[in-house]
Parts: sequence; structure tokens; C-alpha cells
Amino acid sequence: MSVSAIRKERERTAREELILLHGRRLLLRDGYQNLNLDELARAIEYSKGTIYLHFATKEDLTLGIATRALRERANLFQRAALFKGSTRERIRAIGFSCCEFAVSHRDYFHVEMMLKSVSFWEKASTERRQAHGLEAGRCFHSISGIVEDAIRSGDLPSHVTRPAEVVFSLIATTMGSHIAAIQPELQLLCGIQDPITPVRRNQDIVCDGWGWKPLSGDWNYAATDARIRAEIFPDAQWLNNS
Amino acid sequence: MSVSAIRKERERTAREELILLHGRRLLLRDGYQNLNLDELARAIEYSKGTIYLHFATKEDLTLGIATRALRERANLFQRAALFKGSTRERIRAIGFSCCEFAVSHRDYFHVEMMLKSVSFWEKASTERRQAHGLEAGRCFHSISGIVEDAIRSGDLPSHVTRPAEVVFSLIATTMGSHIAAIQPELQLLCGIQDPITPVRRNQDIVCDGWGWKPLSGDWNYAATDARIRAEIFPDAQWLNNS
DNA sequence: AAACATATTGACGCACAGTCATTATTGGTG
DNA sequence: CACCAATAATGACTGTGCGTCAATATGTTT
Repeated sequence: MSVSAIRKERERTAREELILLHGRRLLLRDGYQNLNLDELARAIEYSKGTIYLHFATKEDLTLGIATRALRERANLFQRAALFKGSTRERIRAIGFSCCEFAVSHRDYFHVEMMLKSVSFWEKASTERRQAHGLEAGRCFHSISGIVEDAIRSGDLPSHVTRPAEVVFSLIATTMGSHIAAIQPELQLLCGIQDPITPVRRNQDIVCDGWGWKPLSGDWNYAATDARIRAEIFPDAQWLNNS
Repeated sequence: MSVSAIRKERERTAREELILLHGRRLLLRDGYQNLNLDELARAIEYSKGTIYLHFATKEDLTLGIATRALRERANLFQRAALFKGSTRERIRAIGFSCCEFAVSHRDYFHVEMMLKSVSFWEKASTERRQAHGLEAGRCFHSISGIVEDAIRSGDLPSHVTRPAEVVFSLIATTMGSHIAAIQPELQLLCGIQDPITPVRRNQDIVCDGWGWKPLSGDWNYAATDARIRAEIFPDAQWLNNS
């Protein structure tokens, strides 16, 4: 009775996993608009009705996939936050992990982009919205903790009193840089070669702008990057030898 | 013959205007997904087929509206670039105009957001893509000119050699800040009150980060804002009394 | 006025999200 | 094992809306 209920629950979870797995694949291949739930049903070898036992709408499904993406990102951030060094080095590790995510979880990264649209969220269920908020909170706190340390230690100037402002500018700039860097128009006009270098530079600019010591001109951050890679992301594939 | 052809062309243009006008209204009211071309046809009192004589697809129509938005933005930028003052004050005028656009052309601003999605562009026609690129170029050059002046005059440090990098960081940060500021999740976590203040602060942070003199701490930019408003945007409604 | 050219239409085809009556499976009971 | 709920899974069906195109209307030339 109770035993079989537990098994049922496990099977249900496994199937949701299966849906999310193939959903991500198709979403990445076709984009949100062309994601076909009949095809998804065929791929997972269940009927379309079964998908709707898990997800209320197509948006809900997409949000579910995006939350997985965000969880993965939060995991990376958490690992990066453990990096030993100055606060500025530690925030750099977060910036590094953000690019690591964009590169090694390219599919997840693209799914996240879809949620920026305003009208996307209205059809999503409350539970999935909350689940998403939870992972967003994890990301926020990984960054916020470092900023608070920087204020305490004096690495950030004393007039910086609200850590959330610094966190916001870092998130906004990073997000904006990622998006801008893949716009064909801007690539051409600004001479963007690869999508990572400008993101990391802008992170540096923002930290410098807040007066976060040691400033990028006063420290060899290339060496820090090498340490971050070696100690936190030994599998990182992308090379940012600027 | 040639006379009537000219009249035809004028009528065609007027009708395209009409489509774009109502299209913008419905797009803003319903969002891209729920924009209904049958309803649009009813609104303009032409048949749906006629819409398709002007626009190849729904995406193409939306892009047409977005290009109008961008043209309006480029106009604002051009006006702002004429502001008399230091280069840093002039780039501030651009930042001001960017927020002015987001506030007073809120509808256009929201349409622009829709284009950030990757899969949007693939169905757009070449001509409309080019038209969009043209307006984007106008925006770029308004900003770029000021940055070049700043490099020449020494307001930006001599190690800044590529103006496009500075332009990119300004655009990316501003765009990212606008998007981030309307994400409910981030509003909550970062304590965002209004959508404009954080955008302008981040623009300041980035300029400071590049070492653009006079730094925000060394100059009364609130006074500059007052001048910008008085001289360039006398009709600006939003108040940013920070 | 007739013939021709061009402009406009809206009913239709089709793809696909979401539903729900029907069918299959499971697990408990005598 | 046979029977009977209760629960799970299905896929044919419906509604919606984009995009098309044969049919119709309007304009122009001779």
C-alpha cells in the first residue's frame, strides 16, 4: 500500500525527468514557438495526455526546464563562492562560473533567455513560479554573501551600504552583456568576436566602477582566473586568454 | 500614369502606417503570442490578405513595429548627443534619453524587448532586418561619437583605445538593467522600487569603471540632469530625484 | 463600352495546444 | 483465481489562429 505509493511516486518523478530531458532537447533544437508537444510525446513514448498530467501548459513545461537550468546555475555559483581569495577574486569566481554555465550548459542558458519575455509568466502555475524563485534566491545569496564580506572588510568603499544594489548591477550587466553579445546587429557594430570576453570585461568594469579593491589595473586577475579554473572548474573548456 | 502611381504609393504607405499603428496597440495590449491578425484586420478595416501584402509573417509585422520604435529611439539619441557639456555630461544625456524613451514610449520599449529572443529573427525578411540595422547604427553612432571625443580629449584614460568596447558595455548594461528591473524575482530580491533609478545608477557605475572623468563622485550630475531636462527634454514626465 | 490589369478579399487548409470520454492497468478482496 | 473498484494512460477530437489563393472588385486603357 504505502510501499507501492512510494514506488508510484518514484516512477512519476522519473517520468517527469524524462519529459524535462527530451523537452530541453526539443526546445533547444526548435525554439519555444516550434516546440511540438505531439513530437515530445512521441519522443518520450507516452501520450500527450500524460504530459498534461505533469504540466498545465506549454509555458509551464518550459518554465520547469528553465528552473532546472537555474538550479544548475545555482550549484555552480555555490561552488564558486567557496573559492579562497580576496572578495574581488571571489566575485570573479562567480563571474567565471556564470560564463562557464553559458558555455558548458549552452542549452540551459538559451532556455533561460526565453523567460525574459514579459508575457511568458502569466500562464505558469504558482508552484513552478515559486520553485523558480527558490533557485533564483540561491544564486542571489551566493553573490550577496561576497558583497557583504567586501563591505565588511573595506574592499568596497564605505559609502556602499546596500549590497543588493551591487548584486543588481552585476546581474543586470552580466545578463545584458550575454544578450547583447549574441545580437547580430551589435556583433557587427561593436566588433564582437566571441560571446564571453565582453561579458567578463563588463563584469570587471562594474566592479571597478563600484571601487571594489583591488581594482582590475592593480592586480593580476589572469592569474586568479588560472587558479579559479584549476581549483573550481577543472573541466572548463573555454579559453579566455585576454 | 506616373501621377496615379505616385498616389498609389502614397496610399500604400498610409495603409502601412495604419497597420503599424493598430499593430502596436494590439501588440502592447495582448503581447506577441496573443496578437491576433484577424482582429488587426478588423481594426484597420481591411482584410487579412491585405496585411500580408505588406508583411510576410507575423514576426515581420512585429519587426516592422520594433523598427519604428528604434527609429524613435535613434531620434532621441541624436537630440541628446547635441547637449553642450563635458563628454561625460553628454553621455549622461544619452543615458537620460534612454530612460526618457523607456518611460514616454513605454509601448515601443516593450516591443523592443520581444526581439531579444533568438528564434524571432529567422522568419523576418531581409529588407526589414536591414531597416532595423540602419536605425541600430544611428543609435550606435550617437554614442560612439561621444566616446571618441572622450578618448581624444583625455576624459577617458589613454589605455582605452577601442571606443566600440565602451559603447558595448554601456548598451549591454543599460539593456540588462532595464530587463532585470522588471523581473519580479529580482525586484523582490534586490529591493527594486522603480524601474529607472537602478538603470541610471548602473550607467554611472560603468562610466566610473572605465575611468570616465569627471567621475560621478567628483561632479554634481544632478545639476547636469536638470540642465538636460530643461534643454533637451522639457516634456520629460518622470522625476529621478535621487 | 469592352477588355485588360491590378487590388482586395475572406473562406479555407493546416498545424498544433489543450481536453476528456474511453480504455487499460493496478491492487485489494473473498 | 475471479471479480471489482480505483487509478492511470490514452489519442481522437475541438478550437484557435496563421498563412494562402481562387474568386471578386476596382481601376485603367483603348
